[in-house]
Amino acid sequence: MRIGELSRRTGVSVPTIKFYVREGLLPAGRLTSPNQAAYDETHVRRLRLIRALMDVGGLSVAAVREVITAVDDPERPVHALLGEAAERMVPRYGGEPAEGEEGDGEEDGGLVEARERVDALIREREWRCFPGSLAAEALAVALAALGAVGHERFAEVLDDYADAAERVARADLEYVGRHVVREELVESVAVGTVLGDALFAALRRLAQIDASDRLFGGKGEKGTEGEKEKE
Amino acid sequence: MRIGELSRRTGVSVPTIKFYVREGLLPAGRLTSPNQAAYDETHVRRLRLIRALMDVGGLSVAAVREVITAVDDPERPVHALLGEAAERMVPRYGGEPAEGEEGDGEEDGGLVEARERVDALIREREWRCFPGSLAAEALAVALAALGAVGHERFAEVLDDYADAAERVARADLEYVGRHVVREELVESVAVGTVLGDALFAALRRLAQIDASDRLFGGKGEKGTEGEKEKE
DNA sequence: GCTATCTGATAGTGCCACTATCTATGATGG
DNA sequence: CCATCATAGATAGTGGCACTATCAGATAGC
Repeated sequence: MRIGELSRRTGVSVPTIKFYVREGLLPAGRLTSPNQAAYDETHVRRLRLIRALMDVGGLSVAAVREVITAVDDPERPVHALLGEAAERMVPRYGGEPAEGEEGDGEEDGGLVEARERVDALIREREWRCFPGSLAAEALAVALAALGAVGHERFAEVLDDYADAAERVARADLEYVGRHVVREELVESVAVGTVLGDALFAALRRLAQIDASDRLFGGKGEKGTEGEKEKE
Repeated sequence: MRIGELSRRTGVSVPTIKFYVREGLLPAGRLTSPNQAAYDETHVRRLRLIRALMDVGGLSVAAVREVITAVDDPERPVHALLGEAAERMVPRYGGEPAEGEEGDGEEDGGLVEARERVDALIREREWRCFPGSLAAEALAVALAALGAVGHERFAEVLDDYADAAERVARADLEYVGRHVVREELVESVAVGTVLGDALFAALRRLAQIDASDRLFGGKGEKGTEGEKEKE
């Protein structure tokens, strides 16, 4: 198929497809003549992956490129890939939130303390991961941020969160073991990690709405009344 | 305190503080003379809230403004805030993933089907929430995206995810009931929802790394044996 | 008085994800 | 054969966003 059909089938505009090729997210089409190229199902699939990661997972072009590079590299040992894939896609909150750069001694945002707490958690649960990994740091940053806004005691529910996280991780791996063939393993982990975050966040919100309605709302009727869709 | 000290104490630059005031995220200081204003602890706290929501939660300025508007409104019932804060915080690109706009009849991205599945889930679990809420729609979009990239069977683990979500929501509400006084309720829910997402995502990644190491890795390094849970 | 700091305003910056436009070439069809 | 259309590839531009720079004029505190 030519680029026009690829565009139609994926809902991505032609210039945007060219942009993705330039950015290294999508392999170029196979040239059949100096100004004609053929695209196939792999391009359709890849394009859908890109859009899913960006639209639903909220990843940037650069992040998508990293994920895709890992997905495309056939050399990497599976387990390294899994760890890496999971590591690399800490969405946006992953970078350097520049939380303690003022360094005036007055505050470090409680990051040091939070890191200790994270290390302790990992030790307690005997999780096999580097304590200094990006995910561990992201966790510490989130904990420190909670402390900074006056919710340091939120850490008390950390264990409940960790239980839930273990359950989700177990479900993920079970799914992978059940349905995924070896060549698709890495992509599945990438997809599952990114889209799974969005999935879980949405579920959590629904469950929260339900729980808070039962606790605080629940003026007899069902459902949050009003609930104006948008503005 | 004057703006310089506020800046020092929070690590936010003076121009940025002024920017937040202009944007309606932060109340202006109390003017003590035509060109001097005094700031207090509430400004420090608010500024930290803003940075936490943006840096850790990944919210945009506009999203932070909406959350803060809700936080500042003393009339707002808690569960209405949940509907608001919880649903407004799809990262930066989040709003309308524009997933089915091609509408050429060929594909709708499976959104319709996904919505049905979501409605069924809500019914089964007897969750008290409006089935057309943004959270429900976000869930449907995530499910549809999974289907579009060839992982429609991922929906099989939806129940495990939902169990975990319920557990987290229960922990959230428990925390709120234990530690939060009425005036801070709304802010706590906002903070907990946004930062809780980041917290859980990080925990999930750690748990995944652990689980995948147990399943696929451990080639002679630390903790060799497989110890696979099932199957 | 002198200097550092402040308010409030306007304009500018840098990044990012596209999007527009152009040339030259080849495909398609009557 | 020739008109019309789609295409590759390249360069430049757009719009949104989160700041950031600069300025004038006023004040604080020594």
